[in-house]
Amino acid sequence: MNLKQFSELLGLSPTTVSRALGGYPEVKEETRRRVMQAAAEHGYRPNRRAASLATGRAMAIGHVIPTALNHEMVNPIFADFIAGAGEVYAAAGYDMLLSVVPDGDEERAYRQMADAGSVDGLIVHGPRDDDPRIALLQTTGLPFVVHGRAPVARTDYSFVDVDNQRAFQRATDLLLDLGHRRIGFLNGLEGMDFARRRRAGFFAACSARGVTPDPDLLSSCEMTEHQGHAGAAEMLDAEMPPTAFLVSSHIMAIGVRRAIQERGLALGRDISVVIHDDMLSYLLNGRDVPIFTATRSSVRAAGRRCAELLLDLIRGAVTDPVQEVWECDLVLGGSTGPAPDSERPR
Amino acid sequence: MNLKQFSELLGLSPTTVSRALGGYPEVKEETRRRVMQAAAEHGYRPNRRAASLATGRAMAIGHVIPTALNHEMVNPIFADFIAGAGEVYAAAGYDMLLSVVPDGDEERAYRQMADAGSVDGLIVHGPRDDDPRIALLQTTGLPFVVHGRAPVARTDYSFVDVDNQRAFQRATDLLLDLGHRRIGFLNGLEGMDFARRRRAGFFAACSARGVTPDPDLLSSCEMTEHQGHAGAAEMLDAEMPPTAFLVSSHIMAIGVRRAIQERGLALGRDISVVIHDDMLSYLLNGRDVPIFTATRSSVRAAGRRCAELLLDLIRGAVTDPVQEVWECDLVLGGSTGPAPDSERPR
DNA sequence: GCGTCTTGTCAAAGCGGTTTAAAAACATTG
DNA sequence: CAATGTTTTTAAACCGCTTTGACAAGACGC
Repeated sequence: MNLKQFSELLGLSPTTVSRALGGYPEVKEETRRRVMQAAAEHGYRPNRRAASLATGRAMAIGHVIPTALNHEMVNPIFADFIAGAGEVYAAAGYDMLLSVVPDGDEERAYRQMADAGSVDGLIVHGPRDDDPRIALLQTTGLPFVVHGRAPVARTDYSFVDVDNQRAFQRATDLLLDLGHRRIGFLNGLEGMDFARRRRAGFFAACSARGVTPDPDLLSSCEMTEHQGHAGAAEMLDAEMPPTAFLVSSHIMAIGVRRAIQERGLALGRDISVVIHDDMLSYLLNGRDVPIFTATRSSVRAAGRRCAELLLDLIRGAVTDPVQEVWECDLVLGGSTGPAPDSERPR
Repeated sequence: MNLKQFSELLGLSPTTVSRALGGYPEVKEETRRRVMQAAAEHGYRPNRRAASLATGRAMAIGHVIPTALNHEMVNPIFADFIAGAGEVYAAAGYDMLLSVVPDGDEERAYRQMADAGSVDGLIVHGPRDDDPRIALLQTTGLPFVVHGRAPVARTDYSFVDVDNQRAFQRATDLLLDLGHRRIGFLNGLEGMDFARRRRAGFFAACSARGVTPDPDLLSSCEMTEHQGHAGAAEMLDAEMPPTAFLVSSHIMAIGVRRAIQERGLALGRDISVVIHDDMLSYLLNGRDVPIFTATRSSVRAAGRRCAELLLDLIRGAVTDPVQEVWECDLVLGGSTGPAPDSERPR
């Protein structure tokens, strides 16, 4: 059923019907009610493509989801991020257009969405060192919001990020306070901006205490359970094993715990672990007392906020770039304790 | 840049340019080359909305992702399913339209996509008992494919599902063979079709051996780590604890393992566990030897297949409904062993 | 009763493509 | 060289909606 047929059915002109449904004031209340009711009854809904062609607004937001190069991994945080963003889009009548592309091939996907005019705005996920996407999008003029940020401080784009450096600095401080000196750091992939910042936080905390991190205790890899296990196992089996781990993701930490327990060690007593917790819906870090001591920030909330910001940008409600850096909570759980077999400072 | 401007630039009519780009035979090879090259140079790409208005094809597929009612959980398998489907769409030039809606509110989302003509086809996720969506979609005439299936056997729609009943029957058989008689079953939410079938498989295996399942050892809940832990903990702390668990998801099993280890029990010796493994990319169940004994089927492959099937349906390459039931692998891992303290049969 | 203002409705012109039907250009044949 | 056939290009209609500007109908003041 199209507008013409529907309006004939009502004995009104297409114009009036369109306006009635669009909520314009030029139409009598009674007419509007009549139209609304008939639309509900007959299941009439303006054709989305035609409407957006006429208005010039696509009423859709693009997300480009990279799948990691080698292992075809999909970052599990996307599900929650997208759920958060999706709530906001739905409330505002926007659609979400998803494009799943091999890692590194995102540029083409962005350009395509931009050139074909299929979206009104874009979200950039997982910015990397020297990421070309931000510059690219700036040339298109399409509004966008970055989840995370580029390494170089620039003020000409909007982003929502957590303060990764500070979070990991505090986490490291906590472990140092507990007397740990050999800390294994299982970070995300080299080249990801968040991984760089977390690493910087770790090093800053160490050097503030005069502790030199052992390069053998640093590892960067994809944040899977498998990699967490492999990384922790290798470090634990080394000659000088760590007494604590700093782990960049909850999923990874599950592998770390597995490695610890395989070796008959006790989490939180023999080995301490601090994780970063994105608060994924299916992986609640304990309901009352957290299982893992963690730096914590909801990725779902970040999704919501990115979406809000982007819609503001599109509506022109905001013109200057907005840059938000969220502080993480540092929550204490059962996975941390004083370093064993070590003279504690003092 | 629109078609008119672009064709003027080339000194050709819009028709010729459109045809050259569309790959129609009515245009000289040389002309086509010239057009193609100019398009690449100037970044011209036909406006998606206009093209699909003219052709009547939306060139997009709709997915409706429910977030579970209470906990706002997003099923983690979606990320992988969508990655699989996304590959196929991308290769065929289709977009993916995602709609995240509260559980139970999906009907409206489907109807909206159908009425507004924003998609050419739909994927139905997570069918439930007495799910109204299938009937609804049949009235719209829009092609769709169900991931999973409805409880009632009908031949008038397409689906891709794993043989949940058989998989869980075999898994139960294995545990029974190992001498386990008290098996705790942590299943997905009551009302989900897959949970019903898995339950049926469990009961079938039990009754074939004359074993009566203890109702206290049956639990249905959302498949989170937390629920897996809570469910297992409760059963393990009961007067008559189980010697084995059958667990409907890997994530859940991680909570189960935590509960087992908290109690000083050894996985695979004191307590056996069989899981269903969707082969999520970030949760590989062991690289060589599986950690968990599991019924296994790739949800990503299912995503790919559903997408292929749907595109075939849309293209008219297939007219009759296609119904695929995939057999699961039953892979042996380190989480199962003979039942302790029990006279084994024979 | 007539001109002026609102108010509610309508006809028609886009939006940016695709596609049908017709024209122009070129090649082939008697 | 005219007649015919074939290839290439084009003009124009259409897809379904929004929206501008015009128009009729009723309300109001004088």
